[in-house]
Order: sequence, then structure tokens, then C-alpha cells
Amino acid sequence: MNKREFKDRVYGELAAVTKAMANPHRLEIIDLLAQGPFSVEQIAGYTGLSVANASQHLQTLRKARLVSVVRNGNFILYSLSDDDVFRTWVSLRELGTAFHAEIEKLVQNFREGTKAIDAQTMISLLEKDEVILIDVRPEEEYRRGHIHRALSMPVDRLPGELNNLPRDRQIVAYCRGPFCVYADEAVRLLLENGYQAVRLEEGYREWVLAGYPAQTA
Amino acid sequence: MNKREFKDRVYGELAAVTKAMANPHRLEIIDLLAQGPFSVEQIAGYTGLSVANASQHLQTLRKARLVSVVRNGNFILYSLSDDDVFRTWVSLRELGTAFHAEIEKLVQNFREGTKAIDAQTMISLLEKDEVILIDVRPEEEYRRGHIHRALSMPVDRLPGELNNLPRDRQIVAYCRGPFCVYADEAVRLLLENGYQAVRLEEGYREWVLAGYPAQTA
DNA sequence: TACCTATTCAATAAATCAATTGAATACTGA
DNA sequence: TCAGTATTCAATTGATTTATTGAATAGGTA
Repeated sequence: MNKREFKDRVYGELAAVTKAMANPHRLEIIDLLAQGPFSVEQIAGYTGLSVANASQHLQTLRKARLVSVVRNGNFILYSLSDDDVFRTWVSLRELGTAFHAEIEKLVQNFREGTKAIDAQTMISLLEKDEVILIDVRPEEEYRRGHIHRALSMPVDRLPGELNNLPRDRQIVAYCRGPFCVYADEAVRLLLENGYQAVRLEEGYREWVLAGYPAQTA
Repeated sequence: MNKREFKDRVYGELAAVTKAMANPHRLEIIDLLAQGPFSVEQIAGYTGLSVANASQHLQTLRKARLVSVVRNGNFILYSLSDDDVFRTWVSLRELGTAFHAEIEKLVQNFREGTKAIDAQTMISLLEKDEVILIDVRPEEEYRRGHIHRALSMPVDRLPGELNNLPRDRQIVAYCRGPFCVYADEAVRLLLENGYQAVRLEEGYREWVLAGYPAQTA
């Protein structure tokens, strides 16, 4: 094997892996699977794809060995094959966000009228009991793992649970990550109903990746 | 803007950046530009592409803001727009290598018969003057930056410089990175001529990224 | 065994990407 | 100004990717 063949093979293999991530739907799927295993139906629901189309994209990720598969009766559960997949996604996300101000602008415009606090601030406020932390992801994800001392409060249940929340403390809401909108919805609802509410900048997986305390329930 | 539009826009932008990296030639170009600025002609030469094809690929990288451009008379010099581009490439490289054993096997087969040492080992041997370190990249790259105490010995000049190298010490050769073959060629030539020679596992950019001492000349 | 559910497969059409080609553009120096 | 050099542009052709569709497959339950 000569030098050119060697390089074409090596870069070709790595380009194939990169190509598997080079599609908006598949990036969204990777971002979702960072929260744990999901069935094809669930993935289709959260991403707005048909089941058949979601399955096709998942086969692409599978062939690139970016996801792994477990069958559970009628259901097939997909999850990321390793934390490194998430880390590479984070690297791409940060690279894109740093050089494409449109992305940051998109996110800021979408979040207009709401505020965020970072992990360090949240930790110290929580220790002083100055805030309540709510996890507004679906319950299933909360049970799989959540930030230490967070209360489960799925966003679609929040309207009926408002009276169970204190008005004298700030409420911090978090969800899946920087592009997840559950926390935005929750903060908006809380603000409209006279609560003090902010979003946590980090999502659950970023929290875990940074080594902050988490627990399962 | 509703939730679905927001997500489609954000993941779409990030997929566009990822797509710019999802081609073997463009990955090779990124790997090369990690060594510094190069003209289109040079890039075409090192990658085996036509100038027109190299230019097209560079326009793709430019539109994704992964490279930056400086004109120097008749020449246009391309370089990586930031270290983060290199870091993301490293992340992709490691992800691909970890899950696709074919890649590691390719590299090992190509390097059959040669040995490597890592940075830590090299540092301690160099301090004890037990090894000679040679940079076998083209001189231009050596001058832009090289490992502290390395001698410039471009691989195409090595045959004529053999007699200037000591036979009583091991020679450590390095080049651009894990997929660069200059160091392999040098080690093979040295071994065939009765020298003790090994390859340094890290290339120049990995060395710098790890914070080890480098210098310019 | 039959029916139901979840998922995958394979084919198709449309969209996108990649390599090539030759003309156009920008710069340099006599 | 002209000729030479380096690069880009735009068009074309062929290759690859994506979404859709309906049939096929795998598992569960009565």
C-alpha cells in the first residue's frame, strides 16, 4: 500500500464517521440520545420525523457505530455507543457556535425575555436554599438521572403544579441542553404567573460531563 | 418562531459546519493546515488534488468559516481559522479510531516493522542525551515551529545527510501527526542503513496542544 | 394460530455533493 | 501594456444522500 492509498483509506474512513453526523436530524437524535436510551417511536416523536425516516437515520448512525441497540420486546432502544460520541458532538456544537454568530443570535432571540444562570451560581444559591431547582424533562429522563436535589416537574404537567411552588424563592429550570426548549417554556409560564424563574445554562448531560453531583431515582 | 422551526434552524446550521468536514480531502486539508498556512498549490501538491479541485474544497471550508485567507502577491495562503478547528478534528479522529478498528489496523499495517515512543519517554531520553530528535517535515514547517531541540532533517534530504548522524544513539523522527508518513519513511531509511530509529507517536501539533516545549527558528 | 404493534427493508424520485473543464479574475514584473 | 502565474468561478456530468412508500420482518398476546 503506497502513501496515497494509505491516506485515502484513513481519511476516507474518518470522513464516513463524520458524514454520519453531518445531517440536522441525526445531530438532533444524538443530542436526544445523550439523555439515555429511546425507542424509534419516541425518537420520531421528539424530532418530528416519521418512524420510517427516523429508522433510516438511525441505521446510518448504527453503521457508523455511533449508536448501540437493545431490543426490549416490541421495542428497539437506541443509545449513544459511548460518551465520546457526545463529547464530539459538544466539540462540533461549540465550534459552530463560536464561528457562526447566527446560531447564538437564533438562540438568544428564541429566549428573549428570559434569563439564565450558570452551574456555579446555581450551586451556591442551592446550598443557601435561595432557589428551587426543577427538572422539566419528561419523568422517564428524570428517573434515569438528574441533578442532585432537583424536583421532577415535566413541563406539560407544570400548569397543574403551579400552586405547589413557592413564590418567595427563585425557581431554576433545566432540561436536556443548550438547544432544548422545555426549560424556556417552563420559565415563560412561571414568569407569566408571577414567579421568579430563570433557566440553568447547562443541560443535564453537560452537568454530568462537568462532574457536578447527579443522582438517579 | 416555533419550537420545531427553532430546532431545525439550529441543527441545520451545525449540520452545515459538520458537512464541511465530512469529506476525506477536506479532512486531509485540515490536518495539513494544522502545521501552518499553505498556498492552494502547496495544498494541491500534498493532497494529490488538482489545483482547481483543491480550490473548490477550500471554498467549502471557507464558507463554513473553518479556514481563513491571506493574499500574498500571487499566492493565497489558507490557514485554520482557530485552534478549535484542530481540536474538533482531533475529537473526530479519536472517535473514529476508537470505534473503527479498521483504522488502527490500517495504520499499524502501514507501519509494520517500525516502532514508536511517546512524548514522555522521548523527553526523558532527550534530557539524558540518549537520543537525537529529527523533524522530517519540509524545512518551511520546521522554521514555523518545531519541538524544542529537534534538528531539521526533511525526509527528501535525509539520504544525503546520513553520514552526519551518529550511529551510537537512537534517532527519533517526528512529522505532522498520526497519519503523516514522513517519519515512517525516515525511520525505514535509517533502519535500512544500520541506524537505531523510532517514530515519535505525536506529531508537532499534538505536541504543542499538549503544552510541551516548542520553538520557532 | 391469528392478530396486533414496532421496526426495517427496498425501491423510487428529488435534492445535494464532488470532480472536471475552460474561461475569468487578480497580481507581478519587464 | 503585455505576458506570465495563481486562483476562482460557473457549468456540466456523475455519484451520493434524503424522504417517502408500502411490503416484509420480528416480537407479543389472546
